[in-house]
Amino acid sequence: MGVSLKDVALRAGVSVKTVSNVVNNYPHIRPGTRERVQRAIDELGYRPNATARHLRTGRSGIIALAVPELGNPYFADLAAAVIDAAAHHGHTVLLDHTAGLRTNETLVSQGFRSHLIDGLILSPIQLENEDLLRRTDGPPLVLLGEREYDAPYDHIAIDNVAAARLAVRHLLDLGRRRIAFVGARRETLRQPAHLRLRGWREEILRAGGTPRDELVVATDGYDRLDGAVAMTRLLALPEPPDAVFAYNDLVALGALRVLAERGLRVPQDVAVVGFDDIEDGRYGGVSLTTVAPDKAAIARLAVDCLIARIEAGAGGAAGADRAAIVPRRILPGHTLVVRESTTGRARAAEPRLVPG
Amino acid sequence: MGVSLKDVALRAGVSVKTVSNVVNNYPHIRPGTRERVQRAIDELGYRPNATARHLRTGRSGIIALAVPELGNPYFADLAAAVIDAAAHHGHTVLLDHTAGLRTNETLVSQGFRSHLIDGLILSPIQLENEDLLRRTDGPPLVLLGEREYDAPYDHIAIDNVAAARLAVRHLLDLGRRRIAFVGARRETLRQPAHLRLRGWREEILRAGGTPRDELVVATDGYDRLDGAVAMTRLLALPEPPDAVFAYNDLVALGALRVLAERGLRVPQDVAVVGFDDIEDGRYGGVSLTTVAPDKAAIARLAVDCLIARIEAGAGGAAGADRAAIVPRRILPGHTLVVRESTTGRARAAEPRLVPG
DNA sequence: CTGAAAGCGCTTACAG
DNA sequence: CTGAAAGCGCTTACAG
Repeated sequence: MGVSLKDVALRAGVSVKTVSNVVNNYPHIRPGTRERVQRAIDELGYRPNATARHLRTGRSGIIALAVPELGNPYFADLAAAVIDAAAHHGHTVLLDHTAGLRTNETLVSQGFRSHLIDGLILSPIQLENEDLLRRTDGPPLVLLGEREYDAPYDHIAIDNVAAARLAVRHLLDLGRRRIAFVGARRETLRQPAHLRLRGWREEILRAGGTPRDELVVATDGYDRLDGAVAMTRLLALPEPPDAVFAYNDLVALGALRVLAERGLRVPQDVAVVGFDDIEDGRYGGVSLTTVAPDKAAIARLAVDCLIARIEAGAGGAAGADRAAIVPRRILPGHTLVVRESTTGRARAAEPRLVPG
Repeated sequence: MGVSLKDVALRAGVSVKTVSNVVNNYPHIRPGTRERVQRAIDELGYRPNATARHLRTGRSGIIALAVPELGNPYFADLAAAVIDAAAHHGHTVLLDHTAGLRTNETLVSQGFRSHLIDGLILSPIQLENEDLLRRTDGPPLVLLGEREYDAPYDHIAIDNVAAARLAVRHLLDLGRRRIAFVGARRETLRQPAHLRLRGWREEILRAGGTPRDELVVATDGYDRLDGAVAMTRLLALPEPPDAVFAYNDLVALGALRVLAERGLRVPQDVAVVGFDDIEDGRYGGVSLTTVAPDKAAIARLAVDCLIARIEAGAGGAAGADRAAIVPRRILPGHTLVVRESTTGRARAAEPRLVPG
């Protein structure tokens, strides 16, 4: 440790500028010079110091991805996709974990660690609009997920209302009439922004039904246990639901577990649809019908947007005026993956995990 | 962006040294001075530039954790625990993803990104001993996981042989006599270091049984699909097993899925034990008996070891001679969590997910 | 095509 | 208790 440009320059008998040129692949270098420098680099085992470069250029080549829960496979998948997409741009990803807490999300968005990163992709849960408006500086920011904000930042998310309606329509088509919605987090229950809940409501109304409040169960979080608790409450109803649309797959899996414990048949007694298409959903005793967001597209679009903002900021005339930013809203696609938890059999495309 | 120590010094009418002292909480500063400086800091919204500090001190306050698969909840849990433990030492964690590939693991261990981090915790899959011996410089390194190496690095892992024997003994105690081992990765099959397989063998021999080769199924990876494929092969045997000990929970869950598809009863027809104690295992149609490593202890010990090495290196007289490092091997604890997949009922301590 | 020099924002002996 | 100055390892106008 400790071989610097200067050491290489000394050995090759050139200036540090020339070594820097070789390292950075500048076009116009005399072949002999390049060769001599390259040999010195190899002999000395020189490797550029990213920190010094960062200090000088103001660019680290690192972007951060802040997600609420790494333990949720959805975010693990998303992280993998973001890492891929960033690699295409020669960027490294720093993974951050907010636990879905407002304080952490605010901290991250305010530019905690901002000297380290060129940009931030944030998937917020509790962050409020005012937290975002209070953000005065910090690197470019791209938002992910269901929450909608009135702030000058790009936002990438599938059309959650449409996706939820797709799921509910599927249940209606199967003849279900008492469809519960499980997983509305308490503090967001009143917000108009709770898009999946809105989709549930709209689709039931469209079909001529009545969205019943007693069939909407608020939860503390979005985890399996929350789904289990909610399902238990639903089964205690005088007239339990014949279908459940869960906020996400983890919640749905918790619900499935309780149904299994009670000896209820899925989907005969209760059909279940999740959201996210995590791998776990394919491997339970009953495989899970779910809404599959196009994660690769989400990741790619988010990274592309962010990189564009970073580069615009660098070349920005008169200092990229934040107020002048026109935020982009992009809607990647989604599909409904039908499996046993609604139809009682695996779909044609994946009849069985293993043939035989 | 752009407020430096110098700006603060100018405003407060002191030297940069004094500002630096205030920022770093040096004890002996005249109260009036500190106050004046603090006010300037607040007014200007100054925040120290971590990159410059890193360049100067050689310490970034960042440690890297490189794991094979973020999608495996075991590693997600472990990552969360490491982040916690590192925070106690005022360190930030950079998460790295190797996909369990030798090239990536070598790259990471060789000090890719080494200028950014103070130390590395690596959980290798395919890394070979020679890859490790070829490591000439790079920051302190702590190894995690089942693979054992003859190289001068600390290694934190539970006693995998003992843990495997515990699992197999449980199956033997239940009267099972044809116990399969599923999940030996092909390329590691011949290695004596495949500790869980060794535990399986030893425990069967101890009980007076015969470890049968046809009951050991190699897999391509350690994922659900691998478990499903392996289980399918086992069921095609003339005499299928009456129990399965899986390399990890994901493999076990894949096996459970195939058993469910075939209409076989768990545990009556086939009992299943996994390894890792991931949350998914508690929520299937049949909850999974599993070996639970003490993840918090693993994380804490790994971080403690690493920080100790980092600080020793910094203060090391005559440059911490790598050959002089005496590697530490530490064995955190583990327990067997008995659930439905072996006993047919949830254990007393967690009878049902939700009472009622 | 290449060199000499300034400077990114810090910390840290060295003085006083 | 505080200041002036060097230097961490780079990149980048500015010359030539």
